[in-house]
Amino acid sequence: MIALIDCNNFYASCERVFNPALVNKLIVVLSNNDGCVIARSNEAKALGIPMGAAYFEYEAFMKANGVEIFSCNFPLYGDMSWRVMRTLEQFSPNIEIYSIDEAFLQPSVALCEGGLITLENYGEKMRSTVFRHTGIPISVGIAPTKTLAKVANKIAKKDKEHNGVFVLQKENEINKILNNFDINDIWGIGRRLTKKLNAYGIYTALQLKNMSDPWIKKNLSITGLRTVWELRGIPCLELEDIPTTSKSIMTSRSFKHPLTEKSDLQEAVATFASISAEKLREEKLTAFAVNVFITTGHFAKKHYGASNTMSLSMSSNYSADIISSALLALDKMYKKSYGYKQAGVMLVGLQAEEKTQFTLFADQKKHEKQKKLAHSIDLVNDRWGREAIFFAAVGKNKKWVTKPLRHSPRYTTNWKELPVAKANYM
DNA sequence: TCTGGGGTCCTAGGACCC
DNA sequence: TCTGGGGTCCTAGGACCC
Repeated sequence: MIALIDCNNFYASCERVFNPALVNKLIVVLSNNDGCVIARSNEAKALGIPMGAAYFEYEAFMKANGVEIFSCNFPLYGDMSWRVMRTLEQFSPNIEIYSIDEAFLQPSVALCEGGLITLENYGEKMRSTVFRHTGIPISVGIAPTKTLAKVANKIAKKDKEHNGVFVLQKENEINKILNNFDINDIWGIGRRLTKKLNAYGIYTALQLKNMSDPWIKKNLSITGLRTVWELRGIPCLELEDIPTTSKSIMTSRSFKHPLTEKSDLQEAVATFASISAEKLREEKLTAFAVNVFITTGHFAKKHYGASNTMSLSMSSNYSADIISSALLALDKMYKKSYGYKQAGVMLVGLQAEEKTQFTLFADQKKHEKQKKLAHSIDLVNDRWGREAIFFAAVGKNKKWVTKPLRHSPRYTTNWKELPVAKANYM
């Protein structure tokens, strides 16, 4: 059996933990640049604000309905996530942190299979403990496979009578649930495949479960076949409780106002390259190549987009190497008289730092010096904030950075923003 | 005026090899 | 002149996830 734990309306719940006046209020959290809605409380969902709604289209409607609006506060959400996951780890050593607000976990064999506690009670215990430790409400779905645990979780969240925990185990019960389960809600079946399957008259998870293997393989590829087997209770997706190393690292942003000056774009790309290099060092990896993309976005009248990959002469995680390659890649693509809405830097060909192969003419002494320098820079920036020290190419103008409108304080990661602490010292 | 940011996996097709 | 068959590697694009 496998459990899926999912935090309810995670970002909205995080905002509520530190501001109890928000309980039962309508809350939405906006994306970077306050562009669109990325999280909603149940009340805001009920009002009919869709996920991804453009803020400018819904602003008046939300204000008229008293919706509390927040710019996203990822330092807070990341830290709250960390607390939730640490609490869950107390319940089982076999846990896979799947996303910022989700984890798969193998229920403790000693407790559950020994019959000391039912799976329902086990789930309830997780729920009450996480809430007590963090203030975050969660839902728990337990079933024989990951895909069915996802189904169970959805039921736990939707049907209030289950009190946030739902166990799906018996074949006839599984079929009953799947018969009323929309294929679009199955983990792994997205918009496109739903449309395709609908065209064949397949609408429910049970219908899909009963299709033949060759048909599934032909129409949905091997990935789809795995999903279907999982619906049949045959595990095809392992619990990945040993974290795998990243295969790519990306930093990208949309700009509130389109950038036309090359120098602004260069600053942005250098900044993204620098942040990516930092992430690379944090994970103790190096990259073989740097990919840069720029685009005017679909909404532009005059559309242009390009991407370019530069190989590094030697795999590296040194900011200057990454930045200079990124700028070179940008040079090859940049075209005048376009307004660029988005850019990004992706590092690929990642490899463990200690496996670095020196090329024939590589200067190992210089390499060691750079490594020490990078380490010192990281330490300073860790202590004094990102970009306390930075490479000149990253720049200071930052015309492309926009201040978020309504940020909540970083309650858990920054003393200065803690309202209680402030009150005490005043 | 204003539309997120990060990832993964799979497949088809081209280039190249013997 | 005729023009096989099997394999690998790489990349772009499509699909999905949160």
